[in-house]
Amino acid sequence: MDGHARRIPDATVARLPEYLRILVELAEQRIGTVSSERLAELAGVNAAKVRKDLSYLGTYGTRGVGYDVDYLLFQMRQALGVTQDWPVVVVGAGNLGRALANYAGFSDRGFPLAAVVDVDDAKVGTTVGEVAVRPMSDLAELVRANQPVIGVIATPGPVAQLVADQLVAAGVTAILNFAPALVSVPPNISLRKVDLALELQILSFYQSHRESGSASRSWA
Amino acid sequence: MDGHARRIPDATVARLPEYLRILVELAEQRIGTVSSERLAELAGVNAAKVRKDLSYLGTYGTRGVGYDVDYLLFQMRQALGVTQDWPVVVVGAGNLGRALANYAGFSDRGFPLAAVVDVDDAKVGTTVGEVAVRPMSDLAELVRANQPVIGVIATPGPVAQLVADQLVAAGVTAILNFAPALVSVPPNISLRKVDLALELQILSFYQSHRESGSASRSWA
DNA sequence: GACTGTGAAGTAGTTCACAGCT
DNA sequence: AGCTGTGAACTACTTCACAGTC
Repeated sequence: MDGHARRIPDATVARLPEYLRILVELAEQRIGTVSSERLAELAGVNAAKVRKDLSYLGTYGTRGVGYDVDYLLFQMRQALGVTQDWPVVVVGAGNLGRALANYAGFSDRGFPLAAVVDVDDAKVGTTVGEVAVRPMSDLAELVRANQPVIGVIATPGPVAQLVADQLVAAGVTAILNFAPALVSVPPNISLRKVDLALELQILSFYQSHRESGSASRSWA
Repeated sequence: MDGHARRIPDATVARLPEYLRILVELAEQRIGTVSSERLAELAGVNAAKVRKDLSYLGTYGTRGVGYDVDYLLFQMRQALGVTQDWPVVVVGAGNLGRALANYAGFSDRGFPLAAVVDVDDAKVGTTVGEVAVRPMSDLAELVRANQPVIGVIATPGPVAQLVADQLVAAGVTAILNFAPALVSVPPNISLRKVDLALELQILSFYQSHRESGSASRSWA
């Protein structure tokens, strides 16, 4: 609420969840303080980048000492907006949709599965990861009941735009698209894409061109 | 083989698979020629970027006309190294591993599933997406038999580094890591990471901060 | 002495704008 | 006239290096 209103670069935002994951681990190990050097090592980046990234959130370190793990963890959660859970609605109960619905890594990290919906009547009613598959017509109701919701598109590419439109119409403001297709949404709806085959193709490129140096991006 | 030896920026490499997907669609629709403008629209970027990206691959366009779809498609496949299939070995037969193994989008786009391996004897022998789960001890043999192979890590975070080491020892030179953990590999091994929860957290950030403008990165 | 926070310098990526070919 | 290919200008991001604080 009081937060620094400094604009945070996209590149920094993309790294914050990684820092969050590390801070959670450090806190579990009862480590009270961490230096930018150590955080950098754990995140696979350099210390200057860590300090600059964290400085966008505020002045949370102590010179000569480092960062208090619990305090930084709190601030990081605050910055990321993950102080409360964000329920997830998965659209598409095919292989990918069922997998995502079953994937414990979501609920564990604050994104509990609220529902799975599918257009296919044959799939409606079957159970997937603790919940029953519901028809698309229930979407608006499900979103209303769980707001704020993140919509996950796990359908074939050709219907992805249609599904995105329905999600937006139902009141979803954040969408993660796993379908291999371009989806466009109104501004102020947040959208990210994960395309698994695309990642493999990028690997293929670097393998095909690995003569010299920069084949592997050392992060990850 | 003859290819331009111009160094291709990482940002460009990351967009090439998207262009590839679009070119495949255009070719299926029997569209013979495409302009940078049209390609840009389909990829959700601007035309200058498309032209610059394609210019790194070579001079494949015709001024006043545009790009020949089939020819550009051929060159794009060449550049990405996806003229032959790349078999994939999935490590981890949990929810995520099984999902990835079943995901048709892989085989469809030139990454057939070669094998699934797991440490858990209870899972070994069960069938997942056309193949039987094999023990970790078979890894080296499986890799040898299918070279070149892409290794996919679909295990819990804490064992990801161990698995990566085993993949590298087995002769895998490209790894896609789905485990929420930092993995490091020797240089000249290509490594990419996909962390599903991390993507949701990035969405959470932009939702929490959506007052003005750039909440959604319009790509995707 | 140790470590953060940050201007300044350096590097990578994007967009402009137009010359050059068809 | 239409559309590519690309230097040049611009913007974003990273890294350096050091003043400031504990």
